[in-house]
Amino acid sequence: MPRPRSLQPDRLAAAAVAIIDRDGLAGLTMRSAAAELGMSTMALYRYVADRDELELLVCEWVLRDLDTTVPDDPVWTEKIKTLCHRVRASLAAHQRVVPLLIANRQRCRAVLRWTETVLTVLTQAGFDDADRVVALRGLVAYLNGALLQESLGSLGGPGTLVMAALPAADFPLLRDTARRAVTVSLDDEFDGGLAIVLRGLAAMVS
Amino acid sequence: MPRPRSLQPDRLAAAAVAIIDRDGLAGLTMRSAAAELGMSTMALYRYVADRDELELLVCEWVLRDLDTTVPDDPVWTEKIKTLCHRVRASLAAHQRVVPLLIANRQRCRAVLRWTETVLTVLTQAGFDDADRVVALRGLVAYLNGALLQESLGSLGGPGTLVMAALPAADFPLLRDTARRAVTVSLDDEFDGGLAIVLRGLAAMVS
DNA sequence: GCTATTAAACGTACGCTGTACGCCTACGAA
DNA sequence: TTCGTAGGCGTACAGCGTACGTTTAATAGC
Repeated sequence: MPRPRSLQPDRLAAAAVAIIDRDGLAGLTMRSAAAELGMSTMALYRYVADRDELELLVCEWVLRDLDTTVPDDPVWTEKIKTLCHRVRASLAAHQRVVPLLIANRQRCRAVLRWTETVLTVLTQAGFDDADRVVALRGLVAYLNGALLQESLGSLGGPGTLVMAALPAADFPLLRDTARRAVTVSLDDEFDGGLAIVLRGLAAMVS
Repeated sequence: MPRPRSLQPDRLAAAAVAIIDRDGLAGLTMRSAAAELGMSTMALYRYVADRDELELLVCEWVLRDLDTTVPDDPVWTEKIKTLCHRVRASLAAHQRVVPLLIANRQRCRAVLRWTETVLTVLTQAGFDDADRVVALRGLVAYLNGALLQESLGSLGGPGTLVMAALPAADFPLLRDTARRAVTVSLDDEFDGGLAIVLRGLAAMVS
């Protein structure tokens, strides 16, 4: 009998993500989100309790299509690799939400489902008890770190250029490596780092 | 001939860190920092250009005693391990500044010196060209991710407890792993993950 | 001892943020 | 047609970073 809602949470999340993609994380405010939807600021509070909940909505929206079924790759390390690639692919178009995702990693349902699947693969591969804890944490630490680096602009960005311009006397290797780094593609960087972790994981179970 | 400064940047940084340790990152504001020092808010701007520069000062202060000489461990992987332990030890008492450190990783001198040393070790171990780039990025990604996880409260914190309370029907392994996780010490978790990365790195060069 | 000079320190103010609170209004059921 | 419910909106407040102008303290030169 009450007045019907004029907005579904999906549209709210999509608008917030659009702002983040366009203006960065700092550009997202309750006012800017409301303006994007053509509503008044306080109208948003009919849909979210506070800004924190809006950010959670953003996280869920970005990962809404994340496939969390067990991949059918033959080897378990490749299953893990595929799972990581799926996350990275979902975030590719919305890199700036990565910090939000890390902050909300324990509350975001999609992340929990993804983690459950990773644990399924690890368990089938023979990990259990403390080893499984360490394996999961190590993998997630790398994934978070790598995604965050990309989100903050790792290779080829202004940060790398600053390092490339460092005085050769104080930082010869860093300067050299930064110059070399701009020639490494983002995909190669991510896959190379992931391969390191996967090799280390494989050595744990054999 | 002018009026002498009543404050050295060191004291400013120390005060800011004290606030962060006590009240968290959100507790640090220009006003709270000034109050901590018994000065007026605007007086701080004689020492830093803006809040960003204050945060950089915080990063430098936290790592002011970081030893960036090449460790004398016999094996190169142990040198890397020691270098990572040194960073973690410096941050142990000030975990909440980790996000600041990651954001300022390209500008903080201590981080740059540390990275140069890591590259020295990697180079001596035989890494060069793209491999060295990938090795460094992978290691740093893990380190950042692991430190960030600890900073946000990884094991035994409320987040883990939430996961441990998840419905067994939907998240059997996640629930079980979270319950097991509280028995793994922070040191073991960090070292276990680092060992994974180091094994993967060693496989790269042999 | 006095004064002029210089930068430190401070006070005020502005636009921004998240959001508590209260009012108005559109809608569906009766 | 009327009423109850909840959606939508406007106002207001505390707190943020900081631009700008004024005041104050300490010293160099006389």
